[in-house]
Amino acid sequence: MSKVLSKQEPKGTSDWPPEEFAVRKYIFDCWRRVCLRYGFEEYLTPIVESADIYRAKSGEDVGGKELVTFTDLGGRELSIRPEMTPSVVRMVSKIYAASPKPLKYFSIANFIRNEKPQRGRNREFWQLNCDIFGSADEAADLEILCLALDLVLEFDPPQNSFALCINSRRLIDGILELSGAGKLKTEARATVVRTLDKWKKLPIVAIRERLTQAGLKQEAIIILEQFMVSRSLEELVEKLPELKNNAGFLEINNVINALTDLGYGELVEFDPSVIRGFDYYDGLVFEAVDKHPDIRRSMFGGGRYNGLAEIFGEKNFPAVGFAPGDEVTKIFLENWGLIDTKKFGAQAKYYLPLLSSGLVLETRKLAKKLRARGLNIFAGLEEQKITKALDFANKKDFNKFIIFGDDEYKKGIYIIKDMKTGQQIEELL
RNA sequence: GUGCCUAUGGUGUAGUGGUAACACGCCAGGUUGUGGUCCUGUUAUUGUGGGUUCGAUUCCCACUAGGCACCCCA
Repeated sequence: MSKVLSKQEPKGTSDWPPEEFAVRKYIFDCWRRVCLRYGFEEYLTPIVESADIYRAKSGEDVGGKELVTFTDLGGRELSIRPEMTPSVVRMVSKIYAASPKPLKYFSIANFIRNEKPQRGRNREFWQLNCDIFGSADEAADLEILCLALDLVLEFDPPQNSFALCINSRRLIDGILELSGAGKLKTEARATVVRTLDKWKKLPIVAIRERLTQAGLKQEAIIILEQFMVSRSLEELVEKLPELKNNAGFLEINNVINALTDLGYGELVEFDPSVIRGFDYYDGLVFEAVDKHPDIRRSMFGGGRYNGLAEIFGEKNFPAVGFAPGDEVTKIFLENWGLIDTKKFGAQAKYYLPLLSSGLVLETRKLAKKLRARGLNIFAGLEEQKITKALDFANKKDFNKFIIFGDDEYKKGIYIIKDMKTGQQIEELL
């Protein structure tokens, strides 16, 4: 015998047999429905790209050691996409000049990152990417935030199960200036930003140590701390009134007021610790947080990235977007008991068993006729006693059962039986 | 890259230094055209390799695989 192969999926990937696929399909369907409702248009890009486009901006990990690359027949180095943003920006760069603005685009696609898999994270994952190109207006930020909120609300989450935490890179810049950290060299400044990003994860002592190492004085650190512990914009201006005319501050203020007017007030909050790891963000940044007490994890995040198109040699164009992933969304749904199989398959499923071996062809003909009416017909392949057939129909959750055996054939009829009520209706062949 | 945990039929779990038990599932039958119940039968040399031992599924080591946390991120 030849070597027995493993039936295990490659590490970090998952099979989705029908039962599991139904959950993903439910998530994808909700995503697609809400995006279309917002007038967003669906697009897709190739699963591979030149490796360079990730090395340029995706950072050390995503664009480096986590990148899965290979060489094509022409010796070009290609990567399986680890994220959508470079691809969509590349695509939009080609069509931007000739397109009516703004562009509102979304896609649902899979990605590969060579990571160590764990809960909520796989090497292969799917995510929804939503972006608006061509508007630097606050209205675009607002639209993206509403979309992000409605995408979560579409799953009917209970009150207080999630929140959208909002911040602005321009406010971060403001506080860096105020504290004097803005004068640091680019590298030290980046260290400061990265340290602030870790605010909730690291103990305060470690934070202070890192900031000191980056070259900050005691007074500067105190200012940063005052900023980071602010729980609301009101609290922030009270402590640091110098920020009240900062562009980022005003931007957050406007956006939160607008969202409150729109009825999302309970769901949004200012959070100074939301910074986001990607360097290309340069305005609004936000993060949706699962508020489940056991988890309290970030579900997805996004923000404004007006400066990214330059890597394709284009004039920059304004862009704002975000991307929720399938796994984290599924975990959110599980946490709050929102996975209801009743929501999944709406269309009635019919089982048409082969009750007599003499009716192979006739049964196919009947199936063809019913399918032409748009019915969902699972036709039996081998002769089955009616008892067995009913048993099968029960196990597979069919809604309707079609009785078509020798007796019916002779009479020129077939019978549709409702599996729930047991009611039977005769119909002419 | 770092740390920790786990490995027994298809699935989920017991158990023991003397060749494995239970539940569910699957398939077949009881039941030769009307189901979801019930009953019976079938379904495993305990991840791989080595060591200790008269004897290992059990104890030890290595490997492999999987999971969890950190890092990073979705």
